[in-house]
Amino acid sequence: MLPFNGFFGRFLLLGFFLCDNPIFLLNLVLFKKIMSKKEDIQHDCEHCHSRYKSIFCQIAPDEVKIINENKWCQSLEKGQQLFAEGAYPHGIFCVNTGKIKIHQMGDEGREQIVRFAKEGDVVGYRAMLAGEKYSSSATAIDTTSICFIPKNVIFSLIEKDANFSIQLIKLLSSNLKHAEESILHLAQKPVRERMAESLLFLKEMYGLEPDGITMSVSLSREEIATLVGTATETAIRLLSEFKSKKLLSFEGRKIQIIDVPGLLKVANIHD
Amino acid sequence: MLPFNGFFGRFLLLGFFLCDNPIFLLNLVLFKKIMSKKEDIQHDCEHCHSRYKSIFCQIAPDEVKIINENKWCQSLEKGQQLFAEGAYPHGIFCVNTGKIKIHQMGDEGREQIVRFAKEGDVVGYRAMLAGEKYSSSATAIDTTSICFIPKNVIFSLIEKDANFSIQLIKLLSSNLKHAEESILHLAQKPVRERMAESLLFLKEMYGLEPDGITMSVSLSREEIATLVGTATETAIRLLSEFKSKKLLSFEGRKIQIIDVPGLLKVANIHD
DNA sequence: TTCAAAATATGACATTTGTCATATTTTCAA
DNA sequence: TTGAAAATATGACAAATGTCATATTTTGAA
Repeated sequence: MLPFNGFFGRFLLLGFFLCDNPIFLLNLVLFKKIMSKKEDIQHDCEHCHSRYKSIFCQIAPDEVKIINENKWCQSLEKGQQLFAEGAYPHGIFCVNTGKIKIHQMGDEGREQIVRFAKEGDVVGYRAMLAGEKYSSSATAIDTTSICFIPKNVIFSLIEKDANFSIQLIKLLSSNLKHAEESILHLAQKPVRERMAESLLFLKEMYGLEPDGITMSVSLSREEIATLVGTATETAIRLLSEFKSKKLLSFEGRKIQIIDVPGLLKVANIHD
Repeated sequence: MLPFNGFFGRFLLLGFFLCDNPIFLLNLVLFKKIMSKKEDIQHDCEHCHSRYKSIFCQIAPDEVKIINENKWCQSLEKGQQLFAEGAYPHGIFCVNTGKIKIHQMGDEGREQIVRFAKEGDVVGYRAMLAGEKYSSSATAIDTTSICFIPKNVIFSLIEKDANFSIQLIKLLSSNLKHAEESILHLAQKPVRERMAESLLFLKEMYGLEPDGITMSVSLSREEIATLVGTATETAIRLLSEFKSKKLLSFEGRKIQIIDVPGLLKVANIHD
C-alpha cells in the first residue's frame, strides 16, 4: 500500500485508474511535470543505460519516444513497498538502479522471497500481462530508482512489435525455469545446501563490492531465511557455521564470500 | 529418449533436425503420409476439439491450415517419455487427449514433478521459446495422443499474430504463478498439508470419473510423493491416514475423494 | 547521548520427516 | 497359472529442522 499513501500517492493512484484513457493520461503527464520537480527525477529513456540491459533493448526509436512520454519515475528507500499482493496492476515497473525483492505471504504470516530484480529488470509484469491481481508484493531492498510504464503502452507495443513479445516470452521463460529449479531444490535439498546455494545466487545476482569479496546486497537474517525457506534461527546458525568453517565472514549484514569452491561443495553443485 | 527409439523413431528424429528447412519439411510431410497409417492417426486441426481449449483457439483459419499441414501426431502409452531433460526442442507438443507429467531429476536421482498437462495444453514450449535445452522431461501418465508443431511454424505465428503472442504470454504467466505458489508451499507448509492440497489439485486438474468420486488420474505412490515433495513412505503413510480419517478411500491407485471440506481443512485452505 | 525496540545469537528441546529393514500385496511376463 | 519383480505397507529409529526461551548486540529515534 505504501506508494499510494499520502497526498501525492493518492493522485498517483488516481492516475493509475485512469491511465487507459488518453485524455486522463495526458492529465497524468501534466501532473507528473508539476510534481516531478519536488519528488522524483524524470529519466530520459533514449539515453537510459539500463534500457540496453532490458526487454526494451531492441525497440524502435519512435517507440522509445512514446514510452519516454508516458513513463513515470519514482525513487524508493530501502524497505519501501512498490506494490502489494492483491492490488490491481496498471503497468509495469522497470528498475533503473537499485534492488527489489518479489515476495509472497504464507498462511502463518511468514514471508517467502520468490524472485529478485536489479537494474534493467522489469517487475510487476506477470500479473499485468495475465490480467490478474498481483500475486506477490515487491519491496525495495536498497535505494531504488524505478520507472512506471502504463499498461496501454505495453500492450500496444506487443501489438506492433513481435520482437518485443519474444523478449517478454523469453523473460517469462527464464523466470519459470528458475522457479521450477527452486521447486526441485526446496523439495529435495537440505537447508544447508540451499543456504550455500542462495548465497552464491545472491553473489551472482547482485555481484560484489569493489573490494571483490563483500556482497553488494545486504539482507537481514530474516530475509535470508525467507529466501532459503527456513526458520530465522536456522539461517543464523548456518551462517555462523559457514563463518567458523571460513567459507565466509560477516560483520552485521555485510557478508564476505571467502571460499567459493567450498560453498559450491556445501551446496552440492558440481562441474 | 523413448520417442526416438527404433526404426520409426530415427526417421522422426531426422525430421526434427531438418524441420526448419522447407524442402526437408516437405519430405517430412510426405514421410508422415506414408508412415501414419501404421503408427498414428493424423488429426485435423480445423475440427480439433482440443484446439478450442488451447492457445490456438483464436488464430486465423489460414494459420490453422498451415499448422495442420506441418503438424505431426503421435500416440504415447502410459509411461512413455515424450522428451528428456537436456535434449534440444524442435517444436512444441499439443495434448490432444491424455495426461502428461513434466518432471525434473534431482541430485540424488529423485524425480520431482513440476507441472501437469491435459487436453488442450501445450508442453515443451518453455525451452523452445527460450532457445534452450529442455530443463525438464515429459512423460505420459495415461494413454495420450499428442501433436507436434515445428519451431518455425510457431515463430512465424508469433511474428504474424500478436494475439497468439498474448496467449503464449498468458500461458507462461499462469505457469509462473503456479510455480511461485508451489515455492511458497514447499517452503512453508508441512507435508500433510501439501499432500491434501496436491490431491485436491489433481481432482481439479484431471477431474473425476463418471461415478463422481473417483479421481481420473492414477498415479503410483512414488509419483504422488514426487509431486508433494516427500519420501514415498511418508506419502503412503499420509494416504493411509487420510483413508482411516474417511477423507478418501482407495483400491490400489484408484483414489476416491470422500470429504472435500475435510481435505480443505487438512490442507489449511480457507474461504 | 541514551534508552527502548529490533535484530542477532545460542541453548534446550520437541516435532517432523526421512531412512532402513522387512512384510505383504499386486502385477506382469513366461 | 505361477513365480519373480515391483509396488505398497508398516515399524523402528535417526537425522534434520522448527520452536521456545533467553541473552546479547545493534539500531534508530527522542
